[in-house]
Amino acid sequence: MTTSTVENYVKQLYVEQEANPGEMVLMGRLAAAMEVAPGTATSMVKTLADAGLADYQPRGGVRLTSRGQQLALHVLRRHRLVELFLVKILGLDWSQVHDEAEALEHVVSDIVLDRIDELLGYPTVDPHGDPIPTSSGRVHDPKRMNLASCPIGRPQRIVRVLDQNPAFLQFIERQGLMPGTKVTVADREPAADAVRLRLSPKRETTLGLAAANKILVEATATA
Amino acid sequence: MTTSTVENYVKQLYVEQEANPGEMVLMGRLAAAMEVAPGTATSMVKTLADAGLADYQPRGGVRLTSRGQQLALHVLRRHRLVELFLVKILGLDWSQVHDEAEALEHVVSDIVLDRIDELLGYPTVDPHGDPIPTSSGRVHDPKRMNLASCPIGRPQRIVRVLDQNPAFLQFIERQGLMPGTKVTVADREPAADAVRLRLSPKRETTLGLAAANKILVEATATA
DNA sequence: ATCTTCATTTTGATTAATCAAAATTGATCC
DNA sequence: GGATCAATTTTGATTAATCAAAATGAAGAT
Repeated sequence: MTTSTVENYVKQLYVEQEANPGEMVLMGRLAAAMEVAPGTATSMVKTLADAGLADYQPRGGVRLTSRGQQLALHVLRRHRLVELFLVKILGLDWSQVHDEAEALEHVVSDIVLDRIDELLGYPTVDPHGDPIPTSSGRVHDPKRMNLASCPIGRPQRIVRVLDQNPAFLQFIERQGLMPGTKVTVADREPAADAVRLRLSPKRETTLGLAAANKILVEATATA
Repeated sequence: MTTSTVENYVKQLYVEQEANPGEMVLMGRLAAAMEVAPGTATSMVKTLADAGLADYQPRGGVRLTSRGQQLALHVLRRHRLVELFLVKILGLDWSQVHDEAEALEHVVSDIVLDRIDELLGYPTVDPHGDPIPTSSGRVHDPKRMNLASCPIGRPQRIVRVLDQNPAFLQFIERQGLMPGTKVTVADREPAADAVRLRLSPKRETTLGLAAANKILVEATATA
């Protein structure tokens, strides 16, 4: 039996590994991310290792095994399908579904998940633009530019927002920068921590660099 | 914080009290119902008592306090709304939703539950005909006859099935005896453990007494 | 080569839920 | 008034997850 706690650690490890590909995840990082004492992380990681979900090198860090990775992807699939379901079918706000899904992801059965998947038309991304792994554990996750790095003056479409914080998401929504929106970077002033965006001929807005970094875009046909 | 386990004990106590109104629930009964060792029931009941959810008389039994009753009703509300949701919106079979709901009932938030309630049009009964308590913890649960006790030869409508066992529910479904169906008891032969039912002028079927007892009905206008 | 520092690991406790098995209590039965 | 029996409670352990605080170790600093 894999507990909710194990699922959460595995999921977090996956996220940390994505952020720093190839590197081992250090206990300090993991403990901070999970908001537990360092010793707790150490002992849970040993549990994961015993369960064949992770490789652990004392004082060297952890890395998911491929079984661990598969489990992480299944949890992420549940999480993201549930999020989309909460927005599309139940009409919840995209800024609040992350926390709801955090609880539901450990409890929805495969049958329920399949029904949700079907009802939503086999979607590939959740409301934040995060990719939904397939049931066999594959993810399509293309490299993307963000509003702090994409070319200036070329039309882009926002495809993903890399932050689940409700306050941040609400801010993004107020700025009209949700996934799907078309924007063009008018200019950047790194010294002033500012990125000026044009949403339409009449509408523009400014973002800090940290925020701009979290908003991923895709170049669109210059229409 | 009230744990899933506490919610389950409280819910079970509520069910036991419904079955035997006025009486205290004995530890043996509770332990059997929860499928735990007797000592476990004793110690959990003390926990409930400390939390103000139950009154406990050593060697005398337990009874829910009104706070315990309120909690039980909230859990039942979650359970039954979720069941109906799984059938109506996700298209699951009524015979399998009980077990799914058993897990989900501890995890759906008030916001999600309100959305489900609204989406379903504020229903009053779940797929088995069990009444759904209101969010303020009221239940409308009229006394009912069953197929083993209702008058013979008078048309009835099936309104509730008192058993969550998937195999039993599938059997009921195969017999065409789901809630909403109209039936007339043709006759009963207690000695043969048989209740003969007429579903339509051409369709009839036979049921054992134990099964007949679990199917609640309401007299319909003789149409 | 030793010292210092800081991350990590260990150790010892704690909480919730559980079990097995021993102790207790009430009630019933000569 | 015991003796007996069944239900209940107690006791002592166990597992998962956690923390605080003490011990350890590896790396750089002198």
